Amino acid sequence: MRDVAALARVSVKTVSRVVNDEPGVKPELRLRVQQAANRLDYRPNLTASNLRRSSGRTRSVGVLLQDISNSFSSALLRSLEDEARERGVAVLAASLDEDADRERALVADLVARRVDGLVLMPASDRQDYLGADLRAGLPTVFVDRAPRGVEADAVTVDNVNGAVTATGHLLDHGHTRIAYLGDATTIRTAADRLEGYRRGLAAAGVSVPEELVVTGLRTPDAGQEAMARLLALPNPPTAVFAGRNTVSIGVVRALRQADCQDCMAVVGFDDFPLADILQPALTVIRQDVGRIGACVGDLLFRRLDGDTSEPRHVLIQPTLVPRGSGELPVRR
Amino acid sequence: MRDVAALARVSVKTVSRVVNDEPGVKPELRLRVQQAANRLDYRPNLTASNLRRSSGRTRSVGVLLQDISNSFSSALLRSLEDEARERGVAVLAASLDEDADRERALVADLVARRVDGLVLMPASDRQDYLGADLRAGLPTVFVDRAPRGVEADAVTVDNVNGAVTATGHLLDHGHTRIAYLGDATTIRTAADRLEGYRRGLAAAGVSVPEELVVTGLRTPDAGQEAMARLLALPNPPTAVFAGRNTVSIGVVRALRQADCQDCMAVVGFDDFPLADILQPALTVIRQDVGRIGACVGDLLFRRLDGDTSEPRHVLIQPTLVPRGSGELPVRR
DNA sequence: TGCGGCGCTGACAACGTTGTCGAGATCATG
DNA sequence: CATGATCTCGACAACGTTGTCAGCGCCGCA
Repeated sequence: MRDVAALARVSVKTVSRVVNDEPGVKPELRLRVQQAANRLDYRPNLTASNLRRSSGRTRSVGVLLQDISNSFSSALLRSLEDEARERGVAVLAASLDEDADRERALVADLVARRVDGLVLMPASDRQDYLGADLRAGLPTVFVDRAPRGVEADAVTVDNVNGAVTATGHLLDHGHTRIAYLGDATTIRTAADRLEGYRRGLAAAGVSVPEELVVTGLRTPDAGQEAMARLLALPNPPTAVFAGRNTVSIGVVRALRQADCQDCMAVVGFDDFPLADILQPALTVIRQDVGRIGACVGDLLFRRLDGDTSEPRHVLIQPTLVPRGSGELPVRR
Repeated sequence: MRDVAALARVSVKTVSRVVNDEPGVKPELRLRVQQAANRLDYRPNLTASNLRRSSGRTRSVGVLLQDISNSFSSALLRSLEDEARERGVAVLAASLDEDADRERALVADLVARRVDGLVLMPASDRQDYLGADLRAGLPTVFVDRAPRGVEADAVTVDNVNGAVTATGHLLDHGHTRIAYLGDATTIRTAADRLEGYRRGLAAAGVSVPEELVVTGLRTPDAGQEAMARLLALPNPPTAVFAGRNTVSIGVVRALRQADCQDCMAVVGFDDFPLADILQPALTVIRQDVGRIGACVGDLLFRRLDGDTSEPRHVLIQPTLVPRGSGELPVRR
């Protein structure tokens, strides 16, 4: 900027005025400055600008999700990115992989980078460590999992209810030996889905077949293996409730390998691309990602615009999307 | 920082030394400073730090892909993010949606934010606008599409060859009426795939059935509609080469709707999750995302570490993954 | 002609941090 | 005890930018 000022024979302040399109500069000078800036390939330094500017805003937000390559997370990220771009806000994104230490480290990094806001799908049990930053006014929206130990905006899905619906749907089609395959119960959403499964069975007076409950599954491979083991039981289930999209995929693979797609009813939690063109098409409990993303963006940017009202908690009801796999009858 | 210094009764410089773990501070003072920092919830300001630091590094990189929610882009982003995190580098991500203006605007923004490096899947025809920044030493790696008008590192896939392979595979199974469904030919990769399709047919002495060539398809819906139209022709194709993953999905949907999965051979460009459990499983030309990501990361971080050698261009050969849909015989 | 006001410009300080350098204290050595 | 080396610490400037304010010239008006 100094060089530009020198070349245009003006002060740095005038250059600043020109690059920021501020009024009060003679057209002739403005032109001279622009030409000088062009000649020198001048590039404004936003970080310095942010430092000096009164607002202290960096026009950037941090988004911490579990796994950016998962279809749910990437759709969410995309939806936030679109809202951010409209407002000229950049998005810093990272994956947590259910690692609480990584979560703390990344949050600290984002805070040090002075992001204007934070979207967090927490991996940690409690987020007390965020207390000071929240009190200091860091706009933060929790997504998919509610905050614990601190108060903040949140957009979550009614996992218990969704799982009750899924289980009830299978019960309605005559199944009683219903397996549950899901992630580790240390993860709140997974625990809630398992809870919903238990409640659904209990409501129908069916006792939980504990040998058909498998947790700790994260990847398609783990889901596939678990499903294969269930198929090999002397008295296998007639239906499966898969607790998350990656597990559903593993289940479908295992059934296909055993040539058993039509002998086992399946309902999955989480919709995903192509679930509708599997054969049979997969019945799922859908969390409307678009709506979740819109809610999160809305809450976040409202805070950025200065809203300091009480933290809000939006609970989104997932919906059953019957496609075929969940409507299969009991077969032996 | 001033406040911490005051509370600990030391100079700001000493606080700086403590928070940066620099040697030469008495343990007693160090402790006092740490306690003061804790009491005041002090958070270092990385942007100010970057500004002052000699290196001028922001420890951040920009990643501009076409659509972060597409499985190919999100897998790529994830792989880059992992490499970046290992090095304590943050990732700024955004989607271009084939919009050249947006590309220029976002690049300008990232440059203003002083990212240390850039990964770009360009939407624009030429990237001359990047010349000044490249000359100024901005490490930049092009991915999926080679740079035009400037010289820079690039990791691309041999699209022509992949398409020749796909077409040849269908020819080998007896097909001659092979349709091509792909994206707009203004997109280089799409043009290359169409070119490969033409060459594959020519090599076998088969003339191109122009009425079966459809371009300008971007979404699954567009692909589905185009496929449906082809099915309604008096003399429909017996095989389809789908030029990208979203189009493949549309094609499969249309075939399924017409209950024609087994009467039409399909090869898709791009692998995607679940392609293997469709029925029939989808034969694809696979671009190894993991390898692409690793190459890009390798090139980028080597530049960040000071490598100033000539720009390198890595050409990755895609591979045919036969799964069933591409091996179907001619049926009428 | 004098004066207030407005349009334009630049000097200066400040944002939060770190590199440089020098001052004082402490220590080992002869 | 003197000397020099080392260790610890702080004052100051600087990174690239913008907010503040003052100054200059010019215009219109009484």
